[in-house]
Amino acid sequence: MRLRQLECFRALMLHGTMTRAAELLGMSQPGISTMIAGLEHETGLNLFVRRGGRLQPTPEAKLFYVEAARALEAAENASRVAAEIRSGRRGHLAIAAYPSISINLLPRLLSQFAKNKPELQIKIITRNSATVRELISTQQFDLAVAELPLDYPTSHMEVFSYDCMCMLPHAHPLAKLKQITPDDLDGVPFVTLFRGDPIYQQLASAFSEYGARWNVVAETEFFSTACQLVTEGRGVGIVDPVVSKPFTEGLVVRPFKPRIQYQIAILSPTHEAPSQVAQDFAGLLRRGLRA
Amino acid sequence: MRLRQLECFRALMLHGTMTRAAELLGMSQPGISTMIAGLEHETGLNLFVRRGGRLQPTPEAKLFYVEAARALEAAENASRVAAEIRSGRRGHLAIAAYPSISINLLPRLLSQFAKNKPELQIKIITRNSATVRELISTQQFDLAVAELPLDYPTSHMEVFSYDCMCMLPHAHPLAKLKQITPDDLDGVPFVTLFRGDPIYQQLASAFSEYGARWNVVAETEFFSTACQLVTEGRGVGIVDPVVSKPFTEGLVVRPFKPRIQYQIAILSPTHEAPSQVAQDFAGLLRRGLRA
DNA sequence: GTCCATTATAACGTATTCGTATAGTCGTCC
DNA sequence: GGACGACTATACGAATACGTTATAATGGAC
Repeated sequence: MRLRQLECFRALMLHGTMTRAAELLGMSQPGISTMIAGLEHETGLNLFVRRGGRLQPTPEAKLFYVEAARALEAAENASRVAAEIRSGRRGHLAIAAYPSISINLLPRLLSQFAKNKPELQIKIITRNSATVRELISTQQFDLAVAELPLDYPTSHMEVFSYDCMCMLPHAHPLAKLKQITPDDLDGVPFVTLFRGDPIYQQLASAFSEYGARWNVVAETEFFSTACQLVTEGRGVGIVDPVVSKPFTEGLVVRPFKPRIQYQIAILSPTHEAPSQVAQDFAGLLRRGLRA
Repeated sequence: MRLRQLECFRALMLHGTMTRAAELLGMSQPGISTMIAGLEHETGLNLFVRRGGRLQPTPEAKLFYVEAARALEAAENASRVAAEIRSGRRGHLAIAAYPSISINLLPRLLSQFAKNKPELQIKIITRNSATVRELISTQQFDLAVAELPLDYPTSHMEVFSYDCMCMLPHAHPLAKLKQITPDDLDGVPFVTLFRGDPIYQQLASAFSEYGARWNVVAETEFFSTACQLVTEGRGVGIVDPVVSKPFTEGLVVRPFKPRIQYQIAILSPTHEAPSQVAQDFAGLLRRGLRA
């Protein structure tokens, strides 16, 4: 039994004559005729009686029609779903991400991506980078974004490196400088990430290298929290220039020397190829992280 | 999109390798390969990634599989239903019949017919012959059985004529005769059908022709009722030899002369071809009515 | 490197599909 | 009753699809 046969059968049932059914399907009348003959032969049913040069559906045809129409609809539905999957309108996109990026950048990009994709199911889970790393390896997520370094590396990892910038309150005296060094910040109240963070380590080295006194007045877990403290005037600090950009509105941001490197990565599942949707979104995310 | 493609896809999803899927479908591995390639091309989906010489379903394949399997099942169901319809296991059989036949003969034949046809829906409606005639013309029934004559004839009517027999209680003195005539029944208490019935008319003519006195002691609507009265010893009567046979157990039945004709007919819908089931049952009914 | 299992491609015969041309059938209108 | 119109069925040919065998290509295991 072929779908084309069912299609012809349905058109014939709905329109009464082969001629009209043929027009509707954009094919010739003899095409319908042989198609129906084939269907009758294969099913062993007499679907139509030839009566007065016309076709009249038998009771069997009416019974069979119900099932035939159902099968056709299911096939057409499958076709439609295929198109939806292809265009990314259907599917799911589960993303695990570390906090700073999932506060602003990620949801912004995601909602942009999900426009005109009504059937796309989106899930964002926010965990610290180590947990994100675990989650992606359990294959439960399509994509993950984590800060580096990871305790042990994952395959399919796309790294983005940023040189951190120094952020200062608008009215800060150092705001007039084009570039900030540890010398400029000697003894200046400073907001930093926690002691365990690579950023902390790098800053400590930088200040010691320059022989400047690093006056840490606050330690935070996230850049976003640090930004808020700086905004409140508690001190100065450093941030990455992209992910944390939304939090530095109203602050002055200047290049910092020496380079304090902040690295994040897009992680993909290892054992399974990522879905097309995930790849597409990864592309958008990549552009967003490069900007 | 063709069913064969979906079939190959399903087999491949279920069995992992093309080689095994091919075995399962009784075809060659290259056949599966080209089939899948065609499906991927037509749907525009990358369904499998070639990884280490093996195939691995993509997330898209998993999404699509749900719909593909559903469509396949619907098609297979349609196929199965077609087989059921063909063999008469599925369908409906609505029969309108006059009382005498619907008391015993019809349900007996029907239940015999419906054995090993679990999905066949049966409906019997009992009305007098005139109403039965109306009902069949409204196309709501697949078959009807009515007594003749009908006020106006229907097309597709298959007539069965019977010569009525004389029935007598077992101990009746006339039981020793091989054949009964009105002369034998001169003045004998007689149970007959109602005055309007053709049987009544024929009997009246017969007795008058033979110059015998017709001693009617009871008039009934149905042969079955008449039979019961005779069994009770109220008198003698006549019945048809086939439809009413079940009611004459324990009675003596003898040929009656002159011929009293009883006619019934199987009626088919006029405007629509009868279903195969109806035709099949009509065959069984025909044999039952000839016996 | 060799063997084994797997998938992909090529070449080819057959079946299916669909078009055009044409014949057959029935009802209707004059 | 004959011509016409509307419809279906059949014949045949070209394009496509299907599925085969033979064979290449790939990657993992030893």
